[in-house]
Amino acid sequence: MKTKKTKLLERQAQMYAFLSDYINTNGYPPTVREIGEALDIPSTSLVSYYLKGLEERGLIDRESSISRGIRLVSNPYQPSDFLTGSSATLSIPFLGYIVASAPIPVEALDGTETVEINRALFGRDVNGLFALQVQGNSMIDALIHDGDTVILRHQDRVENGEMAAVWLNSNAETTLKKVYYEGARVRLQPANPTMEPIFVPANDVRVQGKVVMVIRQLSN
Amino acid sequence: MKTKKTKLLERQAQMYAFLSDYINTNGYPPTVREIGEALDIPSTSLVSYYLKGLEERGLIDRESSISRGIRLVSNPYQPSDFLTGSSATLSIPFLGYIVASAPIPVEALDGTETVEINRALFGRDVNGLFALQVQGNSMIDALIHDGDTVILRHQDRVENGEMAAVWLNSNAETTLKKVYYEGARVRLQPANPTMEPIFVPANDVRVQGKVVMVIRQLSN
DNA sequence: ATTATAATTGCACATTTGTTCTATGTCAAG
DNA sequence: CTTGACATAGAACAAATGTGCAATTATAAT
Repeated sequence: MKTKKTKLLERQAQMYAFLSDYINTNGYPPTVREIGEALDIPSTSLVSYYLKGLEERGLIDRESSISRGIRLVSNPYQPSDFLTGSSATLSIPFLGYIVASAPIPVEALDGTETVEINRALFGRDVNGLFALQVQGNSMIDALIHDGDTVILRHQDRVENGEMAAVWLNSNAETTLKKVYYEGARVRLQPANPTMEPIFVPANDVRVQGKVVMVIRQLSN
Repeated sequence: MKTKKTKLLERQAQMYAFLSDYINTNGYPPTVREIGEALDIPSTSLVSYYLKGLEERGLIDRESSISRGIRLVSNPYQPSDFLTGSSATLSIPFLGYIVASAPIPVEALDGTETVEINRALFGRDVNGLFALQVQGNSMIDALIHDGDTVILRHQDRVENGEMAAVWLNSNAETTLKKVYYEGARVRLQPANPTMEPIFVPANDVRVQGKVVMVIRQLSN
């Protein structure tokens, strides 16, 4: 069993390395057949099999039925190197305010307001990002101050330990906490290590987005 | 003659901008058909025609017969400048780490490391800025977390109520606090409104810089 | 008005390419 | 040794996709 698993993971790692390399060299991703040829995998379906594994592990994103539709999620090589000059700046839609007493808004107030951030500050995956400004000091246990700007990625599930904006049904409030799934319950841990976690039933929390960045601007 | 040429060039520029944008968003280049749809070009051969033009002008590279085989060559026009307006990027020198137990360093470790931030995020005065990364949780009362990046402006005096990095002689430590001059003494107020201020003699504090921005990057 | 050139259309065609399905091989655990 | 999950092959198929070409229209120069 160990041999099998490691073999698979090794193959996947090899494949991921090849993907990075190919994309960096060519500027576009390879086809399944090209991957197969490079790694001596004679069957396209086996390549698909591995790709599916990589996708499940969250290392790549794919668009189905799209040729060369592979995107690296966390790319150590920074493919934007050869995209020099092309939008070094990200325009992240500003959706309004986040307050404890209401769920986060789902769409932009007027659609035009954005927050401009350097793309270099983000990873490869810049989809689903949006920005909110914190109103009030209710998120102080997340080390977040009145007026801070929080940048989130829209997703309804996060990995253990990641900071997320969660809506608590029974409390009817939005809060920013580190989320740990512990069976039927969820542990919500304040970012401030001196503060105690709270525990809520798993079906009581709705993750509204993952916190990717916090920006505090003071008087300049 | 003029009309024709500019029309063509305009279309090509438009196409180049779309290519940049698409690649940045998706991680792989578009197909000729996708380009056509995006730019309202109803015929694939016309898209090809434009692409050939872009290639001849050296703006893109293509692999023939390869789907999505478009690669951007370095862009002389910097289209992002047009798209995002004055999106010049500030390179702020990264001076190292700020810890409670030492004064902030005065010059860069190696001179090369910088933090790239959008100029738009700052006020008009962008002189004397430098960046430090916070080590440890000793600044938690300033709502600053281990690993946060703090951007400061080098100055040895601040206005009442501004947040500053101050060195306390008697305590031999650096701390981030809001500073209020109250005659012969100075009140140092934590950013966290639930916490109590401390009072020190005016000649005991040395302002090392004003805090202009705090950036917290989480897993992206 | 004429004409040459640029721009455009529409379509057919040949590949390229992702997916699926069935059959077969492998290996560790019981 | 048998079993069941994992791993692999191979081929066939449908869809995606680049290319070529003949015909048509627009534009600017003569």
